[in-house]
Amino acid sequence: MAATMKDIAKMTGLGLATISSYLNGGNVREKNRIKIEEAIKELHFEVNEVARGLKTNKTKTIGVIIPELNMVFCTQIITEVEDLLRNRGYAMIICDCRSDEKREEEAVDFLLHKRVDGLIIMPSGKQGKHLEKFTNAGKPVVLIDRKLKEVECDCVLVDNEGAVRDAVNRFLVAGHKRIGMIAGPEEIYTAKERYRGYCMAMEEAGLTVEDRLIVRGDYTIESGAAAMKRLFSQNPDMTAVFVSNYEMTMGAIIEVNELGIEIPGQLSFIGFDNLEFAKANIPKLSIVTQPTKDIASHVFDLLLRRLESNVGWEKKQIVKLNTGFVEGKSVK
Amino acid sequence: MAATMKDIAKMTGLGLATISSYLNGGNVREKNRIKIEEAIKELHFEVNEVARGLKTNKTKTIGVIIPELNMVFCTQIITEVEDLLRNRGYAMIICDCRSDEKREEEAVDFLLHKRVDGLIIMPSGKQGKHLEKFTNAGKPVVLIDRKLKEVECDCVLVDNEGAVRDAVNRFLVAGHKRIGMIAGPEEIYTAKERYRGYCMAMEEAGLTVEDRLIVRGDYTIESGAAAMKRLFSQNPDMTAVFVSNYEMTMGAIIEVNELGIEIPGQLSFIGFDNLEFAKANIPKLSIVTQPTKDIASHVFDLLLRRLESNVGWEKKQIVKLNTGFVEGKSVK
DNA sequence: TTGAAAGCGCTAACAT
DNA sequence: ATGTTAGCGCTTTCAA
Repeated sequence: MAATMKDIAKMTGLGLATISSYLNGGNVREKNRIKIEEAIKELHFEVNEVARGLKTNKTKTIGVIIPELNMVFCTQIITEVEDLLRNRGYAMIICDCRSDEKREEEAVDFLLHKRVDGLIIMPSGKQGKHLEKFTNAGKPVVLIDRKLKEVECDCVLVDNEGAVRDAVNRFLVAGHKRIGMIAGPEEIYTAKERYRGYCMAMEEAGLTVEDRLIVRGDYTIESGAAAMKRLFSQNPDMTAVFVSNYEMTMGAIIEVNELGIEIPGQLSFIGFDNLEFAKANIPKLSIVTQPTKDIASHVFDLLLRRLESNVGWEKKQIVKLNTGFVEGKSVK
Repeated sequence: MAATMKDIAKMTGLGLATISSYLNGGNVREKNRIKIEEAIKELHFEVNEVARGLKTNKTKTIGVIIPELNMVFCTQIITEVEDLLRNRGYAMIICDCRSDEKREEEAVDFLLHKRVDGLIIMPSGKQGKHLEKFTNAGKPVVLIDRKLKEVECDCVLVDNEGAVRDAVNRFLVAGHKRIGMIAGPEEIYTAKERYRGYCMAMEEAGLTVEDRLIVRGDYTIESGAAAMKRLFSQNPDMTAVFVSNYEMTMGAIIEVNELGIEIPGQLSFIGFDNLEFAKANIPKLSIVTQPTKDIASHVFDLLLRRLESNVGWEKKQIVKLNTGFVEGKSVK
């Protein structure tokens, strides 16, 4: 059986409060400090976080809800966040909600039930009503990547609009006019922003945005392939295509491969995320990249601030980060 | 403030024990059952798992330690396991140890400290001594993918040897003789097995295994690229290469791209894992695939069995699953 | 079947 | 600075 504070108290002849005080960084007489430390070592004592949690109403555990653990963008962020949190003694409970709003709600309830201290979420739907259960309980929520209108909480975004506007501009500068786009689901924040970036670039160049050149996928590989197929067949005159997330980029490339399209001779191509994949392709793909490490560290900072400083009342913050661009050989 | 059992007791006029009994599936008089259920609904009562955990010494939480959250093979398994666990009310705390043995040990201590009920681990080192802390505490451990000698616990593996033997055989049947291999780190179980598979196939064909045809990587993309480079430069006569995990497959392809090698004309190629990547490549790659879903469900079954049936004493089980093979156009 | 009461291991208020 | 004590919300004897 594991040793408890009581055992330490008995062994040192001190009171419980002294031990507790020692454990929580309080002042203890030098002599006693040594005695306590010896006892702790001898008995292999370790604070029982469960008992402490019952008393303090804190579990030192953070819930994380993401659309898919299988999306590279998600795991890249999660890995970093996990590292940061664990260094601070926080455990991370992950819930993969398979891009499903209903599952997302279930996850929220589950995490609330597990009494996590805070929530990090990349929302799957456009609705954020269920997140109020957290904020109402006084527990901080940090949104990643996707903003939600109704919810007032900290949030870390990237400049999606600017990223795509810039990418499409590169096509325009290279002389392209009929530029296709594989966009994401209408209801998702990033998809809306990226679509807007496309429109801005086109309009600034004096071109009209044509519906036939836009096909929506749902951010999965399969949908990327399907979108590429459709785009290609309904636009024989299209000379360039922009794909707006990694999974669909991969899907589009699979389809390009399937159709025997030659990049960039026949079609210029700009994708999204995952530098490695871009490099593995022949020819190397030009892509928009996202600062996943930066995102993670901002998420962590925002969350910890709410958790460990007294800033619950402070105005919610929105952090917006810049994307990058890596030039390949896929644009002519 | 959240309602407690006491509130329910007060509201219904019943004793605490009755409420507890009801909550834990005990027998309660019909009349009282209804009263309790009404009170629960009215007060939005929810059991406090932390308090329950203190009493029962169970947290309904499972620790998961993996080498890299960024390895597709890992996340594919984790996603499934998470789903299964959560359906059963278990939370999953993930620790990414960056393929580092030291970090792995820290993670073990961390999870023990968090008092998880069990552990799922894909070990990064060859040593498993630190896992005894778990088994000694009577907490079940399930190993994924990599066996450890000193540790006695359930484990789910795939037939690595057979998989590679079969893959190399395909090269042999196609007439190849000088077949390169990008192997994994010597100390890792799967790497050893896969290497052995290579050797078996070669020897069965009456060929000798030549050192110059084997280069080891560490299962990362970069090491895959470096290994490919070395393999190619030191073996001008090599006609085929087998790569033994996904990340190195991607790395090797990046380098193939860099060097301008033509597959399969100049070099035949068989990779590992990630069907999507294999399909996105030109030409489509032939690959060995692993049954990640099956692995996950076996892991779950083994763990839950130890957790919820009284089988702590039962002999440890080893499950070995078969791999698959998907034919592409990368072998000539 | 139900109730009363003890206690899981800790923190925090209060007293010394 | 340290000890005493009362809970945190639950489960679990033991009696009734």
